[in-house]
Amino acid sequence: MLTDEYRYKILKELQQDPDLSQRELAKRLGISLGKANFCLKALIEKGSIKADNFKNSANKTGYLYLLTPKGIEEKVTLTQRFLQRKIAEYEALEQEIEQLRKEVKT
Amino acid sequence: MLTDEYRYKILKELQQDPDLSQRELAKRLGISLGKANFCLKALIEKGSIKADNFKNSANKTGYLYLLTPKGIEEKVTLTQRFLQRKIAEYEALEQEIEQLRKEVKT
DNA sequence: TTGACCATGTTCAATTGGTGAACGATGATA
DNA sequence: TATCATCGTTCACCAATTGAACATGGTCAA
Repeated sequence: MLTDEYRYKILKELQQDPDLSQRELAKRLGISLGKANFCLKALIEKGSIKADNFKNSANKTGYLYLLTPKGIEEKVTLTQRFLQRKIAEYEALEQEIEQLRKEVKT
Repeated sequence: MLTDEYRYKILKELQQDPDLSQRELAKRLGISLGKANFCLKALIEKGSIKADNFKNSANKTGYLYLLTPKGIEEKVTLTQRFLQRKIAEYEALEQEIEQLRKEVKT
């Protein structure tokens, strides 16, 4: 349920934007609040993210979701793995597009 | 549940191979038998495919799933739409890969 | 201080989507 | 005829997802 893809995306979003509500995170990833909460908790459970209580200037309670050293390392690994996968997808798409073009001609 | 993607793929497979069992179709699309059955029925219901009873040389009962004129037309439309979508995905992947490469460098 | 907001994280009943074992039907085969 | 294989169909079961509802705590005006 917590796939590599979401692990990667969550770590990426939070690394560049640690003060992100779960609702905003969910919206950016295109998933539900419940799922975002579940995935986030799993990452905290495994020690990739630490949730620091903090008080914002604006009307907020919330946490600061900070990547731990382990989380940073994990993100590097995931990024590389993700890159490999994306390249493979890219090449597969090239062929698929070529085949579709042939079909359109007919 | 019956997405454009599966509509396209089913029409494509059956056009080039009308004597296809639902099990074989499911295997080719990477979906379950139940789902293949559901999608196929929907396409028959909408008049894109006609199921002709036929007797095969090999040990089979089965149907011949033939594209109707409407189904052929639909497949053309779907192919073009699918192509557009794939090109968009392709371009999105280009950018995503580029961004991942930058991240890997860091 | 009090009370009325507002944004946040958390929960969980309900829905959805997908699965594949089981079933009945129908030819082929010995 | 009896057995076997394959077919389409069904549906109880499971997993994943959703988002309304709730509890908490900060802010701000009265």
